[in-house]
Amino acid sequence: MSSQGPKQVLFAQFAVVAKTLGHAHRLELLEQLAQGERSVEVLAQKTGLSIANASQHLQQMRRAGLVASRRDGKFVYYQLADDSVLDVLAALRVVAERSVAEVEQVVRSYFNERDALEAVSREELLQRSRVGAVTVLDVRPEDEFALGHLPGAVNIPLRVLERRLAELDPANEIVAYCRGPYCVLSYEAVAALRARGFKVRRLEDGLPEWRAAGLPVVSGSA
Amino acid sequence: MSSQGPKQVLFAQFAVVAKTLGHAHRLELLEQLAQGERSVEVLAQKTGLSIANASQHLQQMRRAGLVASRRDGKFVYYQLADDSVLDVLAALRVVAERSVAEVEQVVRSYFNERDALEAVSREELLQRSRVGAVTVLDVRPEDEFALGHLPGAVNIPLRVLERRLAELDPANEIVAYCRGPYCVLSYEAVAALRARGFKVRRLEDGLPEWRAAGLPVVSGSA
DNA sequence: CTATCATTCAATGGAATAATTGAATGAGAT
DNA sequence: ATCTCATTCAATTATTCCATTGAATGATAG
Repeated sequence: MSSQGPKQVLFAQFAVVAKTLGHAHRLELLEQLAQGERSVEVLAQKTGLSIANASQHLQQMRRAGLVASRRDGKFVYYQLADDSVLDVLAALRVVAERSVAEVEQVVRSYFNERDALEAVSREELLQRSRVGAVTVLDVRPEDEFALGHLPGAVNIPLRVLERRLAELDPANEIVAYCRGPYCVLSYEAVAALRARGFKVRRLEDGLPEWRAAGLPVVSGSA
Repeated sequence: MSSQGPKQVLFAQFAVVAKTLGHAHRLELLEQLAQGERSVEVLAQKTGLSIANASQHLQQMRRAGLVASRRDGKFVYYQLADDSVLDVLAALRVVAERSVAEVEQVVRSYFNERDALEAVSREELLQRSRVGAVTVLDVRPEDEFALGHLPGAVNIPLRVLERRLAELDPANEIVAYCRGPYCVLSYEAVAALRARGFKVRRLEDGLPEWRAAGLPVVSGSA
């Protein structure tokens, strides 16, 4: 067991990290953590896991070095250990997209392919927002918005979007975003708003990628 | 099981890919495949696995879309499905390096830290080889060399290096490379050649990364 | 057509992992 | 100090995964 070469030891370590990524619940937890720091309770609630189960998955990821935890009062807050975790998730996504036919099917059937293609790049959004002719719309829940959002973004969670259409200027083009490339919220927001006659597109990816690109993020509620 | 949202389905697919990466033997097989196409028998022999075991791991990776197979006569040849597989492996390495302390320890204790730091970049090697003042030394076994190597490279496998020192020009600087960032061969070659008074450095990474960077690769034995 | 060889399949036992339950810890609040 | 609450630990069961064995394909060679 222990008389292996250095290569075996390294591969074993890499395997631990990969294996830890190899569970849907943990990937979902990581997607949540990509939004920002979260307590165990919130994570469990957002992912639909039991507290104990979420706790154990989180600890396993901590052991693998994917996340870090911090205690504040009676809450324990978890966060991604490093930006490189986002990178490996992105790389994983690419492999799965290119190689697993089923993924593409799912994406095409659940999401509108055109919307994906017409997504606004971060660079384009930056340019346009300098001119001021764009409404940046964050359709995530309030708590995620409060933890961090794009500068100047308006927060109208998808659930209440229909009721708060009056807050949006129909003359301005809208760019909607949410958690990441596979977050359903912004897709549905685009569909809903287009049905009402708004001119609206999706931002490519979501907040975590924006932050990882080194672009400014504002925290606190508006 | 089936009444899940699209997100769960996607995460489940990603998890399959990650889980497939989560085993040391499969990572070792992938490192071999990164060198080029290989038959099951050769892969089993190079990794020290039984034929049946190697076959099953390979099939699992094929199901996950990580590798592709092709039959030629009585042999079945496997290869990486896509360059993106190399990307995800690289990302995995970064995460493991940054987060798992043990990895760094292993790297530092088995390899010479200075050699890692003094590695020659691909760009630098290209520049220097245009001037012609560099001997490019491939220390992998003959069969791997035959499958693909750097243009103008000399192949002296590490095992026979001591016996074939005469083939190297002591006046020229030598740049040694092998399979990848954690391949021991080039580290040992550097150590051995320095002890003999040669001026020698390692190439960063190895052949797969060279190929992935879009740089030219020659196949066939010299 | 039979023999041979590389690979795959099928089945086994053994090990690791996942989710649930209920109890234990550790920090604030009363 | 005692109580409350968020989190973790410990123990259990069900499930999945791993490596080995020997038999079954599928292709070439004689």
